[in-house]
Amino acid sequence: MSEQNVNTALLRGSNTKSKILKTSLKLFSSKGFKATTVRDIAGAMGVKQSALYNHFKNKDEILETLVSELTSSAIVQIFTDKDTQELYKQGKSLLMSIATTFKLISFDGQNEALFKLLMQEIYKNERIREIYNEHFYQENVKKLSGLFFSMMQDEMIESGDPLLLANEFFSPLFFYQMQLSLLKLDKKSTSSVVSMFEKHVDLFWDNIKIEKQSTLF
Amino acid sequence: MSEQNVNTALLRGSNTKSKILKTSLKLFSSKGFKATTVRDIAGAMGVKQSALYNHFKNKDEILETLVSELTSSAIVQIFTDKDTQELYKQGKSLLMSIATTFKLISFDGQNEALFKLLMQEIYKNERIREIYNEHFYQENVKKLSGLFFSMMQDEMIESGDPLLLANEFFSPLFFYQMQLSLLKLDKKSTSSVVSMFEKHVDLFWDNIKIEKQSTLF
DNA sequence: TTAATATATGAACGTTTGTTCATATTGAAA
DNA sequence: TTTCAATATGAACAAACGTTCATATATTAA
Repeated sequence: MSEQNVNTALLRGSNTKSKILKTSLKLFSSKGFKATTVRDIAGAMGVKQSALYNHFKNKDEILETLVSELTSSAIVQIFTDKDTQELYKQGKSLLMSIATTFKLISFDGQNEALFKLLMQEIYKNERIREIYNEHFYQENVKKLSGLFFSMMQDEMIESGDPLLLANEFFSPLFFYQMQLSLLKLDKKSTSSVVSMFEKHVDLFWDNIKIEKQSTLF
Repeated sequence: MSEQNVNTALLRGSNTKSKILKTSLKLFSSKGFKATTVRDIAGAMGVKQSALYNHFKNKDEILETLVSELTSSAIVQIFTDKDTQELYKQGKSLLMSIATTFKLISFDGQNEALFKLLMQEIYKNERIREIYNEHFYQENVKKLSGLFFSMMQDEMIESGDPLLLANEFFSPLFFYQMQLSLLKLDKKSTSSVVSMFEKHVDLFWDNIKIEKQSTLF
């Protein structure tokens, strides 16, 4: 009994709380944090502004909570579902699956909003910068470096600077993701950019791979 | 006489006007447009807020003027000083000079501020998005495509999709430029990113160039 | 049921904001 | 010097803002 009650209470309670977060994320990511008013948020969920203060101390705390969610979002967890050790043996198909993960972020509403929030507030919010840098950039580039290093040792790809390769693989994906989110804003066609994710992997792999059989000569 | 008077009058008049623009750009690029108040701008130049309204209709007009400057800024004019026709024959050194131009943007205060302003407002301001897309992205990628196409015909580089190459050359440069501006915000060391511009060109050229003399076999 | 708790409301608050305007000051032209 | 246009000032404004709080309502526990 008490268990169930606690659960329903939690569910009911956190429903409005999560609704605030959901609505705020939508508004913050399209108008920016500063330009979004507490009245905007309350209005969008059909509630009076004062109601929000039963769930959050103030407007900043809403943003802080959303930013905390960033750490556990798909944006930051590109490698999470993957075992890092023997992963490199998949070669190109692994790179392709990473690129696809990147691409899909732009097509999930929640993640797209988080990405836009990140892009808009990264110059103003030191915490966002820290999460972006450590969890999104550094961590992924480090793991990519490890993959490329293993591939080099296994003579799957040409030897070289793994960290450079990681950056060169990562940066176009990031750029195409940003391009996607910008095109969607103006409701322009995204097809040309969407195809770039795969083309990037194709070209990248062709440039680094070591051919198994020697040709002609 | 009258000429000189007009000049001095213009200089004096536009001195305060350009001082407003200069101060506003500095503040907009660090706090964002919305978070910067008219009092902030006036205070930073040692003047009362009402004085600004002799030079600009309102706060938005200040931003609009700055945005207009974007079109003629170095950010957008990477190819301007270069003749596009016979340019491709320079090969790698041309790519290197483009990369250097990119890099130097981050080390010029005015251009760095414009870049930060662009990044912060691009999701909110449709005009900025348009300038970014048409003048910064599309125009540069189109010119790069032309270069790579010519290089392919001249058998300097492997044949392939010129537009893909252009995007793959452009996107890391953009990304590294963004990384630079973020690192500078937190006064972190930029040396590792600074070296990426050249490494990118080296690797990129190695991957596409056609060797003049055939080796060994 | 009753008591206790959580959540929503309406009204109000003190600030901050962008902007206006009558007036004062300045600098150039005559 | 006087005249006139350009610019700066101080004060004020209405609107928008984040936040508070006493009160009302709804939900859960006993």
